This record gives sequence, structure tokens and C-alpha cells, in this order.
Amino acid sequence: MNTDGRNTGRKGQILDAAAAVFARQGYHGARMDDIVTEAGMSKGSLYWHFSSKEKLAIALVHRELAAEEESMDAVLEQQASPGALLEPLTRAFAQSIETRPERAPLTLELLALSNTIPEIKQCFSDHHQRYLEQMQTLIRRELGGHDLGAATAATAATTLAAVIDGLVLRWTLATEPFSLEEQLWDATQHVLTGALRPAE
Amino acid sequence: MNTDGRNTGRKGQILDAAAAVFARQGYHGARMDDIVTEAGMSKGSLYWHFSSKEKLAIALVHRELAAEEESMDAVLEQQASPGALLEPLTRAFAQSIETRPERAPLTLELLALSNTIPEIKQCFSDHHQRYLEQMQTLIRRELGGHDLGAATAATAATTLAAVIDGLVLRWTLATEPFSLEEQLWDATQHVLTGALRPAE
Amino acid sequence: MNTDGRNTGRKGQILDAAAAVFARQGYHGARMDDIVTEAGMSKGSLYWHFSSKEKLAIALVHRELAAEEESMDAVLEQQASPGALLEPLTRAFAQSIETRPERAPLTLELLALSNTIPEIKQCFSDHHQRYLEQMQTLIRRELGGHDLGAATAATAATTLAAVIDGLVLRWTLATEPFSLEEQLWDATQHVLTGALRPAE
Amino acid sequence: MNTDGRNTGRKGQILDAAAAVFARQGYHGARMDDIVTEAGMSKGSLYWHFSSKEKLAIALVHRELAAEEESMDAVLEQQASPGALLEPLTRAFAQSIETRPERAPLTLELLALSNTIPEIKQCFSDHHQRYLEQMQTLIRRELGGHDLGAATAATAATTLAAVIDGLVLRWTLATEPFSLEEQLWDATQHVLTGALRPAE
DNA sequence: AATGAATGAGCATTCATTCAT
DNA sequence: GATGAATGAATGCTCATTCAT
Repeated sequence: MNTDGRNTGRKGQILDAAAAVFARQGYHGARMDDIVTEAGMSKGSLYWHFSSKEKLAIALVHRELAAEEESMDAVLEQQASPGALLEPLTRAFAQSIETRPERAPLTLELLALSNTIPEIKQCFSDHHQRYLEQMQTLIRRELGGHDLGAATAATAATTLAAVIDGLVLRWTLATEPFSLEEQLWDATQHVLTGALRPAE
Repeated sequence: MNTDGRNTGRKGQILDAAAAVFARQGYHGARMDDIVTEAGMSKGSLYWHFSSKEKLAIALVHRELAAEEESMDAVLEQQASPGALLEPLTRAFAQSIETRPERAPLTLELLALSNTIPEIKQCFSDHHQRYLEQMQTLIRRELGGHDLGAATAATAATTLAAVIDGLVLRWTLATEPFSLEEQLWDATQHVLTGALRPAE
Repeated sequence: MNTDGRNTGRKGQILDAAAAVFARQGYHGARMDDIVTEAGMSKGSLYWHFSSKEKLAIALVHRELAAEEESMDAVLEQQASPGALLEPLTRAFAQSIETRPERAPLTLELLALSNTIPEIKQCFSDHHQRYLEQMQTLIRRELGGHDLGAATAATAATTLAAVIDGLVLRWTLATEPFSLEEQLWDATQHVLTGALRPAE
Repeated sequence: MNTDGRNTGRKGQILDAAAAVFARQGYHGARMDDIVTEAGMSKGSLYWHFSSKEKLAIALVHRELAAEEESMDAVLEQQASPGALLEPLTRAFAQSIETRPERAPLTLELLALSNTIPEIKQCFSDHHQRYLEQMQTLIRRELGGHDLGAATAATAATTLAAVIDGLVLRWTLATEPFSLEEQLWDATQHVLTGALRPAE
């Protein structure tokens, strides 16, 4: 009755709890008991669904990245005129992060697990690949008439993705808060206006 | 007799060992015993120099960031004509990372500690501030004659820094290796040629 | 409809599975899940038939010892001339063990439970009593004409039983396999020819 | 200063404690905390000397069997006239068991571990080999003038060893206590007077 | 009778830190 | 300064048992 792709059911409940606790205390600072308490269930139940803390982290990474991909796909399905696509998208993205600031440390935490858990590294790697493709599509549609060569489009996508990652990272690490939305849009414009200029 | 800012003496020896073990096993996966073994000394000795594992991590962050700043300062002291400054610098930077790939996971690990250890977060935050200033100086000198407004220069610096961070992060996470040097220089050009164009 | 003393029905099925798993992994190394899997049924079902792991072990001991007693009774009901009784019996017994070597560790495991589960200790104790009596009968019939005093017969039975237990134990523990049948018959002869000689 | 072959030093202290607790509660019923409490030290200290519960059990088996071999060697070094050797030895052995009844369940427990821990099985197997050889020597000296063939001596040793094992096992399992000393000597005579008679 | 998800007390093991020598 | 045995609180995970369906 419930195919349960995302947030429902015991598994979703556990992943939600794990996300909250990992964000608050870090992966290593999170005790299984904390997650169990947060999820309002027993330890045995958690282990019935996820056989180890590591598996839990892996499942969480899968879920988070899948969610991100879906939301990006949803954006790409919308109709929008060139030049009017990226700004609302960028602002919405920045706002979604600024609104739920607890996700930033979670992401950093999960990224760091790449060093230790190969499957997580693979997840991020695979996801980035798909993300770059989506980003290229997005840039082509934003720039509309301008005819970008394949190489230029690829570089622009890579650059834009890197800028986003870098800025979000800085925002996460900042002691004194700044407006991610503003800086992100400024930087995006920089990158894209550069992309418009034929490299000489 | 030994101010020991860097690599000599017992402390430097310990920090080297810690860097190696943190890079290999992650901060939490590293036992004090591992560091002690790597450093070739006894546990009591380590604790005589660093009162806790956390202090060790903090000292390591300080050392790594100070080294980075110094190398950047060294670059800025060099004479170079506009337009011929950034490329060798960028390539040298990329090479320095690609040559010692073990530092990439170490950095990611230390970054993740920001979530848990406020002093480390502060370190990265402060360092980034100084880095942005150095980056502005660098960009102005690279662009030479072109007169950048203060806002444009700041945005360019922020963007460039973000691109660098983002690309290095991706390089760190990549399952299939790619040329950081190449992508970094492509992206840098993108950003700077964009910076030259008056935003309309 | 099914008195189910032995191998049929759900209970027999469970006991078979438990015997196999206990033999393979030991009592403490056996999880109820393993037994359930081996038996091809659900955990709830197992608990419907046996209220605890300990009860399962007790029932298993009962079944195994009852089987042994029955087979001994069957032997005693046969007609055989003196001096021609013990050899085939001994050889058959040794073969029955050597043919199903998985029962040896099972028995050792169950014996060790005597330390912890009084009811099992009682089982083995009672069974041994009956076994000694059967053994006396057997010896008297084997020795036929010779008139053994009660004390001598008792000692011979005790000794013979001890020899059997001791040899089977050694066979169970042996790293390099040896012929239980051979050694057992040799030892049995030793004991009985000794019993024939008046102690001086 | 202390080569510590047996009972002194931290390791000996721990093994003593483990022996006591294993005897009382069985190997699986013994928690590391119990052993630590019995030994009067901290858990960390126990693990500094023995890296796991299993290693502890293995070390214990080694120590117990080595002790047994040494005591047998000591016996064999004594001078005694034929026919006057075995009885005091047998009685002394039986008494040593009856006096310290807590060792019986310990031995059974360790034997059962053979099923699960191969190294323990090997220990018992090796030990038994040496024990059989000692037993042969013993029997030859006891029987003095009588010239036993090699085969007869081997069978007698095997049989005698089996009788001892079997009787001790029964004594361990007995619900109603009996005199091990008495039965053991009776059985031993049985076996040896049998050995004197040429098998026909 | 059967199922299998849920429960939670229990336990072996780890590891940062201390301190007597 | 150096050593390494000792400490003990902390924690991931297990598994016999229960129970709603």
C-alpha cells in the first residue's frame, strides 16, 4: 500500500531522526541511542531496518542526493524563457539552504565520511556527474539564443557547480553569517557573463 | 633555540604523524596509539606536548592554514606583469595538490571538525577572510589596467575562491581522477573574463 | 493423532534443526534465528512449540538420551550366544558414531550445559544409571557361564561405560582422526578379559 | 626479574580470576566485568594483557594442561617399585579432583569450547598425545617384570586414559556424589589385570 | 498455529587520558 | 622529557523473547 520511496514508514522515520542527530552532533558524536530516542522507537527496531550505523549513513546519503536530483529534475521540467530561468532558481536554492541551516553541517559531515566509507564517496561522485549534466542543460536553456560550444558549456557547468559548492561550503563555515542568496547570485552572474564572452 | 613554527622538533614530528594518520583513517578513526606509532614515540610523550586529541587537531589546522597563507604571501611578493600572474600561480597550486593527494582528505576531515570544534571553525573563517583579501589583491594585479570597482573586485575574489574550493572538493571526492590543473585554469579564466565584462 | 515421540511433526522438525545448529555452532553460538532458518519456519512458530531456548535444549537432551536407551533395549532383546554378543554391538555403536560425526560435538555441547542447567545434569545422571544397569545385563550375558560376583559385575559395567565415554570423548576432540571402532573393541576386550580374571 | 611461568604477575592473576569465574558461571555466562571484579583490577587492564575473551580462554587451557603435564612428569621422576606405583598415584589424582571440585565444571566448559575454538581443540589433542605416552611409561614401570608387547602397552594406556576421562566425566555429571577415588582404583585394577592376561 | 516486526536489557570491546616510575 | 601499564566511562551491536495481526 506504501511503496515508500521517501519519508514514510519506519525507514523514513529512522532516516529523519538520523539526519537530525547527525546534523546536531556529527556522525561520530551521534550515538545510536540518540537516534533511537529521536525516532521514538527501540534500538532493536532500528537495527531491524538498518544493520549498522554505517549502513544508516549510506542510506541517508542516497536519500538526500536522490531528493536533490529530483528537485533539480522538477525545475528542468518547468517552462521558462531564457534569461529568466536561473535567477529564481538560484535564489530559491539559496533560500532553501538558508531556511534550513541544519542541513549544512549534515552535508559537510556526510562529505567527510567519503574518506572512510567508499560507498559514500561513490554516491557523491555519481551524483555529481548527473548534476553536471543537469547543470549543462540548465545553462543552455538560460542562455537561449547564444550558441555555446560543447567545451564551453561543459566548462561553464563545471565552474558554476564548483562556485555553488564552494559558496555553500563557505556559508557553512562562516562565523559571521552572510547572505548566501546574494553572493550566490552575484557569483552566478559572474560565471555566466564570462561564459557568454568568447574565450580568446 | 627552536621557535619551531613548522616541522622541526617533537611538536612538528607529532603534527606530521597526526596529519598522516588523520588523512589515512580520518580524525575519529585515528587512535592516539596510531599517531604515537607513526611518530615513533610513546604515548606519554605525545601527551606531554599536546594535552588532548582535540588540541592536536586544532594545532594541525593552525599549522596547515598558516603554511597556506605564507605560500600565498610569497606569491604576492613576486613581481609579475599583469595577465601573466594568475596562470602559473593556478597551475602551481593545482600541481601542489595533485602531487600530494593525501592532503585532500586531511583537509576535508579538518573542515568537518568545524561542526564540532568551534575553534577550528573560527580558524577556517578567519583564514578565509585573509584569503579573500589576498585574492582581491591578486586579481587587481592580474587585471592590471582594467579598473575594477570595489564591489566587482570583491565579487570576483569571492567567486574565484569559491570555484577553487569547489573544484578541489570535487577532485577530492572524484572516483575517477581528472586533471585538477586543467579544470582549475579553465574555470579561473571563465571567472575572470566574466569579471572583465561590465555586468549589464 | 501424533504422539510424536521422535522425529515427526513440528516439534521433531524443530529439534532436528536445533540439533544441527547446536552441533555446528554450539549452544551459545546458535541464535534462535539460525534454528528457525534451518527448520524453515518462523520465529513465532518456534516459540509456540518451545517456550525458550533452554527448554529446547532440555527437550533435545531428553530425545537424544531416550533414543539411545531404546536402541540399547533393542539390542538386549536380541538373542545371542555368550561371547558373540559384545563385539557386533560395540562395532555397530562405534560405526553409528563414525557415520554421523556431527553428533559428537552436539553431545559435548549438551554435556557442558549440565553446568548451567540442572535439569540437563539430572537427565544425564538418570540416563547413566539406567545405562549402567543395561551394561551389567549385557556383560553377564556376554560372559555367560562365568559367574561374576555382583561387585565385579558392577565394576566391570562402570569401567566399560567409562571406557566408552572416554574414548568417544577423545574421538570427538581428536585433530587427527582415528578408528573409533578399532580402539573401542580393543579397549572393551581389555576390560572384559580383566573382569574374567579373579582379582588377586 | 619474574619470568612468570605460572601464577604470578598480572597475567597469572587474571587467569586465576577467569578460572574461578568460568568454573562458577560457565564461559558464556561469565562477563568480562565479573572476571575483572574477581581479579580486582580494571577492564582496561585485562584487555591490555588479553586481547579478547577467547584469547583468555585459550591461555587458560594452555596453562591448565601445562600444569597437568608437569605434575605427571614429577610423578614419573619419582622412584617406586613395580606394583606399588599406580595405586598411590591414582588415589592422589582422584583426591586432587575431589578436593577441588570446582575444577571439574571448568574442565568440561573448556572441553566444550573445542567445538567452537579450533586452537583449544588442538591444545587438548596435543596434550592427550603426550598424556598417552606418559601413561605407557607409567604402565610399563608399574608392571615391571611382565613383558608387554608394544601393541598391548599402547592399548592398555589408551584404555586406562579413557577410563580415567570417562569416570571423571561421570563424577562431574553425577547428581548423587560417589567416591571417585574408589571407583577409579577399582577400574584401574580391572584394566591392568586385563592387560596382564595374554589376549587369546 | 503462524508470522515477523518490535523490544530493550545485556555485553564485549575501545580508546582518550592519567600517572607512577 | 619519556615510558607504557592502568583506568573506566562510553558505545555499537546482539539476541532471546513478546505480541499484534
